[in-house]
Amino acid sequence: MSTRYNVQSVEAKWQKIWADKKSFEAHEDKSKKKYYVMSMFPYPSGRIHMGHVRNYTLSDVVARYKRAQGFNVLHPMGWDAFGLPAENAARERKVHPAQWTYENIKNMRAELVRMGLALDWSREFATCDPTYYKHQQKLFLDFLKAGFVDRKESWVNWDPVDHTVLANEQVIDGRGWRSGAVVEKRKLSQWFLKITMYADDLLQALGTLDRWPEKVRLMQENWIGKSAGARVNFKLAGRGDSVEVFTTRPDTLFGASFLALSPNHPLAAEMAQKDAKLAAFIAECNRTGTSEVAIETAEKHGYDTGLKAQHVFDENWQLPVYVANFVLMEYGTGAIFGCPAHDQRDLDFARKYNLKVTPVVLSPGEEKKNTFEGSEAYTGPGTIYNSKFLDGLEIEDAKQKSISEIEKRGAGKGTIQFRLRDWGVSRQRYWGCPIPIIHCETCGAVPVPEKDLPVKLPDDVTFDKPGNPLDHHPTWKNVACPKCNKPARRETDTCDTFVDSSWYFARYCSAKNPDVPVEKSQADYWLPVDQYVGGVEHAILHLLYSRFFTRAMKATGHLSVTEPFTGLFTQGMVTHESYKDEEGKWLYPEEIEKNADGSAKHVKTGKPVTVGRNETMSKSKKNVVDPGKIIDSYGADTARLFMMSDSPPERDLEWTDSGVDGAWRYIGRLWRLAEAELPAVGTSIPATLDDTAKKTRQIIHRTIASVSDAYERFHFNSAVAKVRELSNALEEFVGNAKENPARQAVLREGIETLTILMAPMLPHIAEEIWEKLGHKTMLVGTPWPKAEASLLVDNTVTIAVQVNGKLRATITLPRDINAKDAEAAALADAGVQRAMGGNAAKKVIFVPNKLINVVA
RNA sequence: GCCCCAGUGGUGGAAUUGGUAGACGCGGUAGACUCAAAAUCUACUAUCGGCAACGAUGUGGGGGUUCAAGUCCCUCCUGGGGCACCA
Repeated sequence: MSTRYNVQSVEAKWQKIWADKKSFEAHEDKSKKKYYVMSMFPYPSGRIHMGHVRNYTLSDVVARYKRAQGFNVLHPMGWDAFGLPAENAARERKVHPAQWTYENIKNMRAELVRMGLALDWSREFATCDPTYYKHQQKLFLDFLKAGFVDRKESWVNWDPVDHTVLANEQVIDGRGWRSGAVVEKRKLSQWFLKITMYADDLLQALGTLDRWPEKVRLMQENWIGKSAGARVNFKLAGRGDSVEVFTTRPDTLFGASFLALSPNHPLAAEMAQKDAKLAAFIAECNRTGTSEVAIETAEKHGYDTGLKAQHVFDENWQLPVYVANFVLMEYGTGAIFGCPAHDQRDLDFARKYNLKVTPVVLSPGEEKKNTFEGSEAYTGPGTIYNSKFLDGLEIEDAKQKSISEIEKRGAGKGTIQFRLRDWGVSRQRYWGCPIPIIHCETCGAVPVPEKDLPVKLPDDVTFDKPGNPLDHHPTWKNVACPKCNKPARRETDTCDTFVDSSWYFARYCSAKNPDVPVEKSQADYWLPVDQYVGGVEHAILHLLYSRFFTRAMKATGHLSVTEPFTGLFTQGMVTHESYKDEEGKWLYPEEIEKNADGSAKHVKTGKPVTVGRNETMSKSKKNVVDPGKIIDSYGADTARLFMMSDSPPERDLEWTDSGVDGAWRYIGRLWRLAEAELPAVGTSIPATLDDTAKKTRQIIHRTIASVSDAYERFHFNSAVAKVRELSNALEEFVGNAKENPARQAVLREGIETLTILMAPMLPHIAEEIWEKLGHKTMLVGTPWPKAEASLLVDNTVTIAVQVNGKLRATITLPRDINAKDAEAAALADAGVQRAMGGNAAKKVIFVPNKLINVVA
């Protein structure tokens, strides 16, 4: 008699059993091959959202699949728990950031447990816990000792709303990534991690990351931004000093018509002391910020300093020296030479200030000339002219020749320039990892002695003033200098939260070790992470910082690996339709009701609702679906299956109610299928089978092969489709198997196989069915089935017959039939003959076991 | 502006190396069961023509390579993403 599948009790039952039996706790075991799979850990905002559900389902499917394959799997979870929202909550709701954070963690952990994830919770940690950041402080000190840390005065991006410094990576279109405020330039003393030491290595090693998306590697490559060129000194007329510029086009030096300095260049500052107008110009540039200008106007502004520079190849040739708003102090030397004929930006500038424009690259087929016409710079290939000793050379040769000439004159050298800059990690924030430094007037910046770690955040802080609460704290920052014991001051800046996430994957290996950040033997067993799963929004920042950290931790003896993640998968986002009422206000999905024609109306008022396009779920657009509610009514398996069906994981996934219904219906079908009458566990398949049973076994084993392949290649939507095909076949077979013991043995094989193949996606119902089928051991731990090779091939094959490339018939022939016999069979087919219209075959192409194409 | 990716039925999507386009799901239509509904089950469902057999068309547009193109090449269009005074 059929029983109803009770989702809620079944899911809770297995979640408890997995927890009680510690089914997913990982232990080092050198006799087994390890597999480390990890999702990007969440920020504890309070609730999980559909993006989390998709992310963790993906890594969970991989974890469960690899476990069944016999790997020793580590699949951990933790909390990226420092950050601004906790402080904002403190300001708004008068709740301490720690309390807010830990409560959120508690709630979110419960939600994750309800998803049925195969996680090793024994390794859980939060980055805001002193037991975690203690080790981060130790790493900081080790890095300092090893020369990976720098303190320098530098121009920083200042967020005037959040009152903090932002890394370049956190400035988007000239605005703070979090506040959206226009970023200002300020000069401050900051701690930097010297990621540029590894610029070239980080770039080169991208080539070894063959299981990373091409897109992410490309983005990192562009971000590191390697360019070859030269640094060239231009002597200043009437002065003893010179200006150094960086160029990638030393071949066009004879086309130079001006030099331009960044507004923040020391020489510009020097000139401004005697020139009030220049000082005003520089102030204007700093106020608007260089990137802001780019977005608003792209207008080039310059100020002629009156200085003249001698051309590096001709001391009688003088070039005007400008200060220009488009020159960045942070890149190269903060000064450029302008060659307007072959650089668009220089051309715009030259036209505006009526400077000379001399062409020096002759495009193929073009006439030589002395002045450059038009407003479009030529940047294509060609030969150099108007350039004395470079005349007649191709661009690349001219670059080499020019560089060697510059070096010969002692005026500069060939060099490699990176776009990547050092990582400023100082943040004027409370809720972050304290930087373990003490500032002493006599001894300078002194590292906190290791025995004094962790430098703990004080609990008694107030958030009633803007800026950094640590700075406002009455006593915390006052300490004795560890070297000279005189009164000194603690560093009140905390670490950028990207530091916390740059090594957490390593900490999971020794999550509870109180003494060291990572125990090397454990890290050596687990690392690198075999499969990392997360959003593409971290393609640059987090993933590049982690790659740097791994290198720095290797250099300081903490790790043996160079790359943290050998496999990376970036999943798409979860989207949903958005809805607006007549007044243009956003509505939640549950506030609307669909009409038969696809239009929508308001549930309560009945007024028409505009259905908007699919967009990423966001609170502001109200197009969010709460995972908790879905799990309440349909269960975790349904949510998980829906996440894996239909859309390939790297693409955006549209959340639809009908899709959820489809997943829910499938769970019901699986359950009903498992109620078929079956022989006892372990009943062997008879040696001889009738054709129907044989055919079913072929389908079973072909599905094993194709589903395994789909899992391996992250084609989870295809895996679902193939499993459903097997379900369809088995449902039909149930009727045929009645009162036939041989067929029932095959049916049992089919249903058991189906259960195992589906288990990574539907772990709860799979366990329940497994038990219902009579097994005394759990499905977790049951090995993945192996496809029997003999069942994968057939004695006969269906061959497509084309005439002139068009399909005209399919014929069934013995496997591995030779070309001659196949051709004869094809030509004998009535449809083929009709299509040939009485013409003789001119040519026949034969693809064994697949296709015959007759050219008539 | 530069770089990258994608475009397949009403719809989400499938299709190792060029070799039977549209698997699987959603939706739809008809039917069974039912007093009725829900649930479930069965059949059909790319488009056009045809009672049918079958034929023609068809993977964003145009062109090319090939016996054969969703897949390779050129070009254009559309959508998405990344970078952006980087010298």
